[in-house]
Amino acid sequence: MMKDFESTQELYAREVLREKGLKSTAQRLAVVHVLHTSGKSLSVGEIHDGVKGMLGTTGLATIYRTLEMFEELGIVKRLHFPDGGRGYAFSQGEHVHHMVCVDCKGVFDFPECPVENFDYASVEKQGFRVKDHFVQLFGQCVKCAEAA
Amino acid sequence: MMKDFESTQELYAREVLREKGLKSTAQRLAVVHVLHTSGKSLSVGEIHDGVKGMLGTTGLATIYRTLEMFEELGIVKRLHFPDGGRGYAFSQGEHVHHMVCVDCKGVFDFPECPVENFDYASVEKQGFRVKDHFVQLFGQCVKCAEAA
DNA sequence: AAGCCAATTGAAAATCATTCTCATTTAATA
DNA sequence: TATTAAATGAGAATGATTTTCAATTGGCTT
Repeated sequence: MMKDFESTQELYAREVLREKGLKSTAQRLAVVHVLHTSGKSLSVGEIHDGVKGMLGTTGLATIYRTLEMFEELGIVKRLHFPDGGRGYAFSQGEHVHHMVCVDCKGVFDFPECPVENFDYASVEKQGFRVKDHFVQLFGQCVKCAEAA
Repeated sequence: MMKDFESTQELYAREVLREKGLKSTAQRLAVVHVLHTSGKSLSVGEIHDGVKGMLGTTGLATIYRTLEMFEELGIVKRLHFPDGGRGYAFSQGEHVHHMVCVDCKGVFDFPECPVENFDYASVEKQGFRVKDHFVQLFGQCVKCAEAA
């Protein structure tokens, strides 16, 4: 499966997959396409719908498998919504955080890491070794703020 | 339902409930008890088990209802684990963040907010209005680090 | 370009988590 | 203690996620 034109995002995913000896299937590339062109975070169901729109029939299990794998590979980032739902957003492995619009569920990146220069003194005092962190902002995007 | 001795956490919960005109049922206080004595974050199932241990039979739906309500009241804080599971930890409404030990799933608080003094310039440039944030650290607690 | 083979997929079943319904019980107040 | 709205329990219903396994396919090799 090789199209004439592929987005840099798809080429990136293809490259990561190849490095790991994993196959660049139509389904996997479609997930990348759907996710990065949407510009929003999408639920598993929305991704499934998008992929079906591109490829016709596609199993839901494949979407789950792909997203789980992509998360490990850093191709995708999982988000948590206040209501407990999960969403996925495209990511190229860079260290970015996300702002989520609580109205339209749009996802916007911001490259600064609020935790980066954080003084871990009180944390380390407790002997805790920080290995990773999850930061996510909730609020309103421009469009939704204007519409309100 | 009124015991001779109640923890300050239970009294706190009782107070919050009363202010809102909600009932302090045995089930609700048991949830508080289980949660704050565990010193860890617990899954819904673990909380259910703990409450059943105290009260005998208790419906799982009640646990769900209670946790949802407690989250709104700030009595409890929902956590997200990397694997997508949810956990709950006792909270007294203060603005604290949590560190989660990826081994034992223990939850430890830290009062400083890494996002508090964060410069939102790049975020605001995009017109995004921040209303809330979710910050959580992952790592290893002292005990698990020593055990490893 | 064709063949091989492990990796991947689709479909359905199985499992697990969460919510809903409604008859019964209970906490708070008078 | 009687009243009543709020809360609960039990199980059914729903929804999300995972598993299973036979069929398919991508990435080599020839």
